[in-house]
Amino acid sequence: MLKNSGGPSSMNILAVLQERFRAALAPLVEDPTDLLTMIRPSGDPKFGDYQANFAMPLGKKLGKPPHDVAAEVVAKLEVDDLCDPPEVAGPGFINLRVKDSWLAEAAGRALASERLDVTPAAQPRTYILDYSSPNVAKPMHVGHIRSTVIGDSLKRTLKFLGHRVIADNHIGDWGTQFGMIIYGFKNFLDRAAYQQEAVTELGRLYRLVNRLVSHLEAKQSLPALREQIEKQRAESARQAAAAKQTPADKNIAKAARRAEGNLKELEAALKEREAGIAAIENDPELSKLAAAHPDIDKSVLAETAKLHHGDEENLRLWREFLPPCLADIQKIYDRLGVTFDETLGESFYHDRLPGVVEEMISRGIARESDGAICVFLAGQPAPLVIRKQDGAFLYGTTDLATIQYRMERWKPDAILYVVDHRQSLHFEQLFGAARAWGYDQLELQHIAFGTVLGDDGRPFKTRSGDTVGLEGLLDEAVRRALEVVRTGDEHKPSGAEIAAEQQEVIAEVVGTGALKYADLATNRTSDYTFSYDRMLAMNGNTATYMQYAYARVRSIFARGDVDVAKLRASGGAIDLAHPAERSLAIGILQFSEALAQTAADYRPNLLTAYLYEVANRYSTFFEQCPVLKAPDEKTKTSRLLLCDLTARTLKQGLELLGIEVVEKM
RNA sequence: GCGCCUGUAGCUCAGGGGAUAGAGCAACGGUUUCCUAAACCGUAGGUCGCAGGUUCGAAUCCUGCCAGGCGUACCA
Repeated sequence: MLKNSGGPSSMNILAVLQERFRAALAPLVEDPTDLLTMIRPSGDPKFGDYQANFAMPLGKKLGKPPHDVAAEVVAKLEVDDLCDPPEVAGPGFINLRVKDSWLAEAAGRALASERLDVTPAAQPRTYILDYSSPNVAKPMHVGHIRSTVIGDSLKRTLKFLGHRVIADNHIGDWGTQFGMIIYGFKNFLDRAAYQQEAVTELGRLYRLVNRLVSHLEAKQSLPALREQIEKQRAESARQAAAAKQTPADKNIAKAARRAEGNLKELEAALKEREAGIAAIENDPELSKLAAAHPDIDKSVLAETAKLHHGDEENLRLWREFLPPCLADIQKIYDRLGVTFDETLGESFYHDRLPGVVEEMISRGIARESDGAICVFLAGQPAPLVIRKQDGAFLYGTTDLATIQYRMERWKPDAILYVVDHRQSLHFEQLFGAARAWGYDQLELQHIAFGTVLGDDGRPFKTRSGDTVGLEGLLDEAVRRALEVVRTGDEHKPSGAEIAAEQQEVIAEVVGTGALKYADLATNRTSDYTFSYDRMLAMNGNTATYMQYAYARVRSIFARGDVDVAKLRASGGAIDLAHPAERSLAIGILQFSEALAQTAADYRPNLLTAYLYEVANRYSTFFEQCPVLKAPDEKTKTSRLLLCDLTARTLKQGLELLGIEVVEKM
């Protein structure tokens, strides 16, 4: 946060305060930087707007009563222009209340600024953002939207703060799934369907082959699983007997419970696997196919290997399949308003892989183990495998080659991977290997996020157990948004005012916005429970509420026939006499702080929380402070200016989340 | 077994060393001759999983335990 602090003219109140305190603390400590992080917005309005909490630890360090230390610092502190006289409270809290006149002036500056006077980063960095990364020909699902939406928002935010950002979509266009599609194409193609809609047919082929391969693997794994169950059953019985003999020993009882649990888990897995096998075998079509392709697993690997080794026909097919698949993915990006600066898929790095492995070996970073080439890392139980026994490369190899390429081409300061938390081990290994390879000055971050759950607390699936397609998800959100827009319009005091076609345009913005916002608003490390009703609520922390607040502002301008350009140029002053006006203004002026925090922690939910706060304060202002019917012209102008600032802050903030606004809803 | 994540109000979630732990939904009560009432204001609701420890101060940091999820060398 401190590294982004602006100059004295900055709108970032916190940064200004930190500078003032830095000067006041200089005679007392060598480096006050740590203490300055202890200045923060007050938790309770009665303690003012900001509070400095460093006097307690500092008093301890200096061996003086904290209250005296606080008083000493306050005596040296020069904030007369900025704050009311600071107060020392409790054990040594320094409470600061920003002067209304200062707030009004700062608001005036924000008004005159394109970018709402948000301070750009003092030291711009180069970021590579790796997000979305769908697998070609595998349908995108609800997990991909989270990566896409979080990544897109971080991209927008970092760019807005003045950083150089390269958004690179690392598409899965070279993996085993192509072996499956090629095998399917050669054996099960419905040519008519392919000609009509290539992607749909390729998707069908992928799912069919994938199912047959899984079926085969399941069947092959049954004996081992049964054996494991027998062993576990014996173990469980042994533990149970031991527990019976010494009932007082808690550890033994616990072990017995655990063994029993393991057994149940294995039995459930067996049952599930058997049911899956039965499902195929009871299906006359599928069982015939399964019987006719008994080596399908090996054949698929062979097709993949042929592709990777430059086989003419497979390469030709790959080139044929790729464009329609990419176009299909692009359709979703267009609808979401998501863009990338580069789309360099796995295939792009194909040529580099042998060189990467050779270099890792020759430099002693990787070595052979069980026929595979591995990078063993201190503190890691498992190595990162970069070449399989059969000579094939893995995604870790590609990831290393990708880091190498990115360093050569962009020399980034940081690479951020917005990927499901389940891959955290992989990234730990990858980052360790990259550091061993010499990329130790580079910030490598796994921006992990949790799973999207359904109402039942299980991963979000349809009733029939399929993963939910993105397209359908969007359609449903938009359909429900249309209902919200329609009923909202009907309930307006002056009656409905939006034409049917316009309602549909609005519903698209509201529906996609709701979906994105839901992904952004929870702390990304935790799982979140998906609910259309909650995400489209007009109340609470939702995009809809924010969009509604924006539309209410715009409605005032429309109804009052206000020319916003003229208003801004009018030279009118902002006056903060009413508490709701003041609270709104200081909220708006904290935009810069919210963005700095969002960027520092790579957490868009800090920005959503901020916008919710602003929208909330606006609603209060809206209730308590008539604008068009303000008591006098001066107040009316001031309130209109506040409305304009609010609208611009909400619009800009939502834009950084990748969410649009509408003039009416 | 080991590793990572999670556990906060009935539900969904914020807060991740600072003063009395917050919001939305659900419940209860109030506000409309007034710029969008699907709004706003208020009431009620909590041993912050449990137990220790560090600290002037712990929901927050450390240790142990309990519960759930995920992962655990040649898939991505």
